[in-house]
Amino acid sequence: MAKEFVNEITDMHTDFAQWYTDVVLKTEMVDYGPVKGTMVIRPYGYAVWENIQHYFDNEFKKVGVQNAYFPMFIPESFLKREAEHVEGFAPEVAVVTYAGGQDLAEKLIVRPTSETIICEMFAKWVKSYRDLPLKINQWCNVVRWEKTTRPFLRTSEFLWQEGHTAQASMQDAENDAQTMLKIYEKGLRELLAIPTITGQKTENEKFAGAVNTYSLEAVMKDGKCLQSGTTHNMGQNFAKASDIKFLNKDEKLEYAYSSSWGVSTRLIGALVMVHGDERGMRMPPNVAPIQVVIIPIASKAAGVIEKCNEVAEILTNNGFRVKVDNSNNTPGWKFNEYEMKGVPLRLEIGPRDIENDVATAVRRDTHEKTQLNLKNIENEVKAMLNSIQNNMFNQAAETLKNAIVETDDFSTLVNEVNNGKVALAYHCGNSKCETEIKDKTTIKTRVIQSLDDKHKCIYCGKKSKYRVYFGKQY
RNA sequence: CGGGGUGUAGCGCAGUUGGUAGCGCACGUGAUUUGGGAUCAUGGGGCCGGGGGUUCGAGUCCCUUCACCCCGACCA
Repeated sequence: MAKEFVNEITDMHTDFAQWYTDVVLKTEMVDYGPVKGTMVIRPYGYAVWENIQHYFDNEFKKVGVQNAYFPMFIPESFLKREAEHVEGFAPEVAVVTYAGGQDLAEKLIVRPTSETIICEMFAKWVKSYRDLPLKINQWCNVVRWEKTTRPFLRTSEFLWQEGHTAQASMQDAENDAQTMLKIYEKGLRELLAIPTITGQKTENEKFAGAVNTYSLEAVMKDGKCLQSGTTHNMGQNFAKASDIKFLNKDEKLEYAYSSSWGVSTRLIGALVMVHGDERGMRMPPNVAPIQVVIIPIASKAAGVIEKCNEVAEILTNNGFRVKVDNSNNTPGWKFNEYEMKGVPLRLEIGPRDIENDVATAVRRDTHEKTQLNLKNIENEVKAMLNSIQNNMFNQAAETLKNAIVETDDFSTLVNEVNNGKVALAYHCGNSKCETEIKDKTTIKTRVIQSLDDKHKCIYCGKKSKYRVYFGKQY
């Protein structure tokens, strides 16, 4: 026990950033790619992503979204069609200038997001109000050449889904943005057990080219916010830039209204920083690649392996993701290994258990040890995984609640935010005022909590416009 | 883009006044083990980040370059 292990994880309270890096690498979710800022998503991490994909893909289809795929190369001129858009993305775009053995006549950008190319195609497809709404999603990679990078949180290339809709009215586009926001919020809650601060972005913080941007802000264990999903109502901005016109019911030519929305592999980073602890990762059961790990004890004793496999088969047949670790490592090594990897439930099966027809169960969230009846193992496991999922959400919700500080005093706001809190305060809504706060303190608004004109701005003292969350971000 | 740090075996590191590279873990094989990171035996593994110098001789000294990590700033 006093022995030191090479694979020890950095203490999360001493150095949260290093702890994060240790966890994502040592759980084998990710590795660094050979090109700066790139990551290799390893099977254990990719399995998390597949579970996320599966959940959201299903939800999108329920509201009439269809999957499609658009090219990753976009003519450079497309990006320039929307003034704010190009300003927002140009600095981080990767450009192909040479291909097929020669310089290209028109440079190609590698998509940082696909509004421009998708709207280009929408313009071809939409002629009449009868062609609307158009609801398209694609699962793909995007490239943003960031200067500083961290696995999952910010990488030069990452995986995401981007949904794009075209609608016949501003209200319909707005509804799409809000509907998708609710789907994301539900998914984070039900699948990832992550509670969020959800709402509209301020003018300063909205997406380049959007009319309204909505965001889900998850609060990490160090108090920093992570934008974990966004939805945008683009109004007619992109339709005008890409010439998406349709004949409306009154036989008048009109520009369409569009929306876009996305979540990325960044969610895996959120998962780690919301649920991880000093032993490593804690996977919420609903998204865990392995929900139950079965550890044989004295595996050479008569019947032990057979019993482990039998239990695994029952659980697998009941839809659980199960692994039996019959490797030659000692049980103690395995306990630590799977705790580090965050497997929600461990079953130990040895001669003593078999004698009593039980499995010794240890849950990852509380470390509580109990005996589960093997005769009813599928229901016992089901109940326990549900309990773990709920408990993890409740713990995260409690952390979020405790992270939020309401204040009317600016220096208190700065102190609290610098101390790992998220502050809720009134603001005038003036762009310059908000920028000044950011420049002075590096603290930015996260999302608007509610409209309010009955108070004073925490910074300039003028009449408030809304109550808004302030925080530091990843 | 600023500040800091690190490059030696898969990982973590040591390497003295310059003398031709070592430790722990991991890995292969055999055995004994198994209820919180096992033990013994034995074996394999190195362009000491790259380039250029100084020197009889460079992991070590000098110059240069590249890569990666961390903290800021900026952005998802």
